[in-house]
Amino acid sequence: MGIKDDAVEVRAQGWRTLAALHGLIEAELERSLQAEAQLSVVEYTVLDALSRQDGWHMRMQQLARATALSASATTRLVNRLEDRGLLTRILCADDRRGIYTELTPAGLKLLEHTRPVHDATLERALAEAHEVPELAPLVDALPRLHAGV
Amino acid sequence: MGIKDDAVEVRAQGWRTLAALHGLIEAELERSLQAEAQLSVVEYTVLDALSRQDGWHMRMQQLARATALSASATTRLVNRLEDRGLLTRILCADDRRGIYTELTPAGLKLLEHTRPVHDATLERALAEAHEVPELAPLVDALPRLHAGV
DNA sequence: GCGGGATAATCGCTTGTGCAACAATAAATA
DNA sequence: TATTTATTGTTGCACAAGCGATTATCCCGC
Repeated sequence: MGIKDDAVEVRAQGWRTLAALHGLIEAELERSLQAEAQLSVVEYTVLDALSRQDGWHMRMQQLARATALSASATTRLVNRLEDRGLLTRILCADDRRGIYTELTPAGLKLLEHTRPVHDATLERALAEAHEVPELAPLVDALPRLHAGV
Repeated sequence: MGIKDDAVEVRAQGWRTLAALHGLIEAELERSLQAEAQLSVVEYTVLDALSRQDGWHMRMQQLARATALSASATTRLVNRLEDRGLLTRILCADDRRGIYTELTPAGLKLLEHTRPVHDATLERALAEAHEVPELAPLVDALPRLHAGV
């Protein structure tokens, strides 16, 4: 095997590690958020993304990108959260195709109540992952990505 | 904000980056594998995991862990692949609750035909991700995890 | 050996997802 | 201005996922 084959294998292994860590964290967050606030991970992601926007409004397509979800899934996701009163749709005046989504006070309140649970679960999941030899290096590398922030 | 709050935020941002990169890669692999071999990413993962086992056999539960899937989803996933003749179930003699899954020649052949496409797509997806400033550091960190292999 | 608890895998049911087709609006072109 | 083309978001449909209940088997203590 030459250098090229090694690179391929290293990439594949990196991807498997990434997928494994992602799966582990997501599963724990799923359980935790479900138990605490009847929120799925994507639902929490939407609320969180909205809260970190100036004025708390985003278009559907931005939301789709932020969640790595399809357009149709995003539509229904927003429907669910709107039905629960956690966000509202706002028609965009300048581009009448576009729709802004905005966090309601109830949505913001639920988010702020849930965030500590989310963060604690994330910390615990990372600690667990660190116990797995295969995952430890990636867990260690993660905080170094944004250490300066 | 104190040191503790910073750590929380760094973890959260690391997780968002991880999730974003995972979503991007998975989406590209999904398209590519679907077009090339009518395989989903998890299906490919199963075939690949089986091929890297001694004697190419694994129990359902190992498979569930390897794919980060539930037990029931694993059952149906194996059903689909078995129906397509890509793997077979083998009753375990010593523990009659257990079931081994083994790659068939057809499954191995399909895998070996698909693997180059998979690897090329992975390389391309990582290159694309590297163009995104937010993701580049993680992309760079990945190959260093198993550089010595 | 025998009952009680744990473990492996499967099945019914509900829910969320992607794809493709669609409707409405904006932008480009003639 | 009129007509085409692109973009934005929603809907119908089929499929895969998780949860909980169920069945079969193993293992431990008596």
